[in-house]
Amino acid sequence: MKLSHKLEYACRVLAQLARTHGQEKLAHIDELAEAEKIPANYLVQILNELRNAGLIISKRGKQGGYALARAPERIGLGEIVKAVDGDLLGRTFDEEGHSGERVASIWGDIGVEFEQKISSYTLEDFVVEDSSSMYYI
Amino acid sequence: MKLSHKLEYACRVLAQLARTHGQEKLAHIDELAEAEKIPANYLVQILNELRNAGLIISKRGKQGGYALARAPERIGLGEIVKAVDGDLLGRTFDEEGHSGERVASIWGDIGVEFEQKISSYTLEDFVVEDSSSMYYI
DNA sequence: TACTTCTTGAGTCAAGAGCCTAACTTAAGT
DNA sequence: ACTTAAGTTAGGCTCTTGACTCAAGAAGTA
Repeated sequence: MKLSHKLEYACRVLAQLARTHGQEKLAHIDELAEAEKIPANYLVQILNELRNAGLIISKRGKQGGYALARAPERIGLGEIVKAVDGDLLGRTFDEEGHSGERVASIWGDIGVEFEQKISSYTLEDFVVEDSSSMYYI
Repeated sequence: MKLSHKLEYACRVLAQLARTHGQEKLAHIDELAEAEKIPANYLVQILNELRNAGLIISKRGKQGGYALARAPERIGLGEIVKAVDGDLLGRTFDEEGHSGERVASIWGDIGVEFEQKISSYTLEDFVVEDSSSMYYI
């Protein structure tokens, strides 16, 4: 029941990408790793999963890099969790034993409620503005 | 972000104990393991943690066994999770990198909300009545 | 072609989950 | 006191997963 590093890293790197969203320039892995203090070689995998989930886009070769696929306010936290950690509270409960069915049912409800709650947050909420762009929007 | 077997087993075995709550007779490990299809050797550890958390009581020797420490409606789901899986969504986020602080703060909020939500369920909700006691209360 | 940057797949290492074994302690009943 | 039926405790074992690390490859740009 604890949150993974991967999820934390994903949130941080997406927040960083959100900050520069709208600009032409693409962000490089090394820049992102440096800005958010994430091991670069690990970040590669995370970015890959985020791309496969359709949350970010990438371009390779010189001038390559990463950018958000959509505006920050259109990326729900639920999508992020799902992209890097699989289904929210996901679990195929056995439904065995005398109470299996009931227990599974209640946890199923909790999972649904949790997913709703979590999707009320978007990437926009994670963006921390720095002084230079504070009045930029 | 997925639920552990241990948590599921804990919910099931507590639900089973809740069903017989109020009776004199204590439940044995073997009976509980059989009723809820839980590996007996693993169940021992779980019951131990539940006892240390003060959710159940035990008595040893002949006529020994387990029983709830309190009425089912006074045992919150949050307590159960905390007893077997540590803190809810617990995580000491590094707060490193450009967005570390903000990300940690938001996930902290989510953790609090989740804990509240989860504690609105009690063990009573897990009890599945069998036909013989259906009109008993 | 040369250089840069992402892409992909494999490998390592430690920690934790899930489960088992066995020796030990307590209490009831005789 | 002895026996027997329980729970208690400590340890170990295997397998999976998390968190990284590394290196060769592919694709775009100049």
